[in-house]
Amino acid sequence: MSDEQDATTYDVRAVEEKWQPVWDRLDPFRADDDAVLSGAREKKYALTMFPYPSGDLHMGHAEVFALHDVIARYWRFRGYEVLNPMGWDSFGLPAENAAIRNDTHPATYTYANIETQYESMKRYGVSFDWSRRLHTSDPEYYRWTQWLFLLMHERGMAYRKNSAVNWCPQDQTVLANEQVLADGTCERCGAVVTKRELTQWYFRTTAYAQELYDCLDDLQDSWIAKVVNAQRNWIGRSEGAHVTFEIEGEIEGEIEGEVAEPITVFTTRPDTLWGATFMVVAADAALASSLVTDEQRPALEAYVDDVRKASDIDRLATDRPKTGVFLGRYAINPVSGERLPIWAADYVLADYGTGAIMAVPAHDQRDLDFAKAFDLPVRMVVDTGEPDPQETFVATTGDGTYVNSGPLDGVSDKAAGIRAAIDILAERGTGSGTVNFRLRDWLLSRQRYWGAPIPIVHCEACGEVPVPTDQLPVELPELTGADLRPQGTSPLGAAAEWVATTCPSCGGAASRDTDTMDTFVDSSWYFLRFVSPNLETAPFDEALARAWGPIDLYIGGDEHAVLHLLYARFFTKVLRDAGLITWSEPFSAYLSQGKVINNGRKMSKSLGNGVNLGEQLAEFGVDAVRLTLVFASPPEDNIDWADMSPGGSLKFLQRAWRLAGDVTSEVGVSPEGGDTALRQATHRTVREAEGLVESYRFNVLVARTMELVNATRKAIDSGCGGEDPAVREAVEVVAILLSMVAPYTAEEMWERLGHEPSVAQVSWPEVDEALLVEDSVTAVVQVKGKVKARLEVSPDISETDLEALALADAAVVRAIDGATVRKVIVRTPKLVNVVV
RNA sequence: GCCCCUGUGUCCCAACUGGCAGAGGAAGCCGCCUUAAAAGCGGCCAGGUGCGGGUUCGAGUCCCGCCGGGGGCACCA
Repeated sequence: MSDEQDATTYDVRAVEEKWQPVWDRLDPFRADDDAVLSGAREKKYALTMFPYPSGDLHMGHAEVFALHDVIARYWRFRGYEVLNPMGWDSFGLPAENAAIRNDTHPATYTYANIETQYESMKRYGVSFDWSRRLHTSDPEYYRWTQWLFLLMHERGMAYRKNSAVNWCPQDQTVLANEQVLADGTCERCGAVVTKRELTQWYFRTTAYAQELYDCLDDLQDSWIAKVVNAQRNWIGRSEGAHVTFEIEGEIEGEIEGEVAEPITVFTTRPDTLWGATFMVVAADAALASSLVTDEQRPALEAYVDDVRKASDIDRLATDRPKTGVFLGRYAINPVSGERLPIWAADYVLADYGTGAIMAVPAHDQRDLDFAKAFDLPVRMVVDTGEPDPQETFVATTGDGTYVNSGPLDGVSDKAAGIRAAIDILAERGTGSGTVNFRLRDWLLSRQRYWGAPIPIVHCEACGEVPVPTDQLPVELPELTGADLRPQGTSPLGAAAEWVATTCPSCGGAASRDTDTMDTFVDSSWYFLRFVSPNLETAPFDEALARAWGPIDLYIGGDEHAVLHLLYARFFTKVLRDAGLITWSEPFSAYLSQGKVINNGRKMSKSLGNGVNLGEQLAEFGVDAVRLTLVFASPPEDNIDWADMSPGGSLKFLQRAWRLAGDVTSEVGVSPEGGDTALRQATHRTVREAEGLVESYRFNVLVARTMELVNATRKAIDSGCGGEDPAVREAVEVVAILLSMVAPYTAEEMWERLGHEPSVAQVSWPEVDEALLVEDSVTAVVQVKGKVKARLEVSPDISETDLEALALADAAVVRAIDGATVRKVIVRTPKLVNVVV
């Protein structure tokens, strides 16, 4: 370490080691429940997505923690009681795969990594309240995950059904819709996802589709726009109507004379009902096989076989030719009485809407393509002025005048047409306006080991029986290595002794459910557990949840824009309806951090462009890395590490630190009477910093701090000098501002300034409003929008005075050049624009 | 195809409710300090805001249309 006397730099490593124990001793970030319960202090809840413990922390963690810490420390400075907890999302596949590879238990890998990450986080100096640490894989935690599952079950929000589900052949488990990427691959491992017919557990997310959608309006301004947009698209609200069609003739089957159930379709264009020329049902839905005539059945079965063979990748190609098969049966158009042939095809999806559509080929391109392929009639019912789709094979979807549409004929506006059609359907009892959602229920069961077991017992006599809550947790059986190898069924099934149990209801022999829960269940409520992480009687303390919640700022990655955020919102609404919490949205504000990339590319092993966090920390120190990440760009933008200069950050920190050594006035000296210009700069910076932190413009906060450092340097070297009390005031403000980004340097400065640790415990500098008032400002005088003069004027100059002053200015007179002044715009005290 | 965000000096980025385009940093160049280098200190350099219209006394900012980049949804009826 450099000699303190003439030091121009400090030893980064030594400083990091020096402050760690001091902070541990002072523990300045422990959240005080009583302070918020009693109302003694206002609360703020700062939360950052907790990590999965895979190896050590990486650049992405470093970024999000650095950003998060600015707001958390700021709130503390402002006198809030801050809840700033951290934990681990510690169930999940990587640990299981590592256990199989190394013939160990997943817990070994998991808890070892947690310790590594914990040590790294401590060193990284984030203001977490470590007394609230939790791990979702602890039985004490997943006991309550299971409890919440049972609450869902009790409320009808958890149920089992058989259907075609997403199957990852790599991970050998089912996946939720949200875990399948747009290209049909597994979100986790990248394998091409296939379909399997399985009985699985679901959470009824669709029950809250409307509310999940509507509440996005309230989040519009406090959540980052792209995430709100992504959720809107995912929920996929669309307005339209249900229309019911009678089916002609008897059903061929075991019961003689059985009449087919009418078919209901969902359509967004009930106004085009008169243009329907056929119907299509999803080929793989039960509806198709119940409707098909004996004569056509072999054709349907052959077709369905073909469809099943087609991979998801093929299905995703939207320009694929239309295929299908006639079912031999007809539906009756409820408004025209027309007979419509019913077809089965794979372009209609079994699990959207009702799995059946009315086809209006003239005004829907997909239907038109199908009509063309099978030579079905096309009838235009909306004259949009475009060429007839029957000739062009281009469907027209715009506004127009209705034709061939009975009572709608002559109506010339789409909205009116839709309203009228819905009225007609409602009157006849054959349809009604409705809203349909794209959102599906959340498939939550997984055929893997390292997750929370589903607390259900299957009994021959009693069926699905919930495990009584006093028997929770249902702990995982001890399985290791090869026992965990995925084989398409749950590894838990192999633990015969564990599976065999007695029925809680009848006491007879029964077996445990062998699936575990999706790890997104664990993370859907962890923010609630943090309010009372050690509570043994409930998942969380209701009074504390009311006091601390909801989260005031949540920061995380875009990859969870739909998945985790949607699930957590769903849980919150269910818990509210169950009376356990009082708020409806868990995250009042949401900010997503960009990615840290390198040389324009995502960091990856295969590209060989990874930047190792540990190496960066070793080379530049924690503070410089944090500063670099915060200063780089607005939080939500990507950071290209190749464009960054951690060395420059370190240089700045040393520069700031050096200021502290140049302060020669005594601790506690009054800044009154100190250099006014520097004092004004200091107080302006503080005021501006408040707005910048509160609007999450942390990069600008750093820039302003740099300016203050520059101004102070100048004051010391060529201004008022280091003994001026204004210099002390400025440097103390620098230390406080800097402590939100570079806590070690700030602490070191604070000590050098003669203070007791810790700078984290002081309060925010009070702004002297009088110092914000400027004695004179520069008013710009424009003639025809071009700057012609600058005037030094009093900030409270009147409009007439300023105008007079401006018009009297020689340069302005010259610019006007005798022309007629048509108008003078005066914006006191900064601008005058003379229009000639 | 539909929806959302975004485009400012060589690079990363500032610019409050429309009001002097430039704060901060990086890179580069030039000095001072030094036996020298590093560090430090001081200074210099640069674009008219993707393109085209419009509104306005005045547009980086608002509106319309393109182009580029990023993201979400997608045979979703």
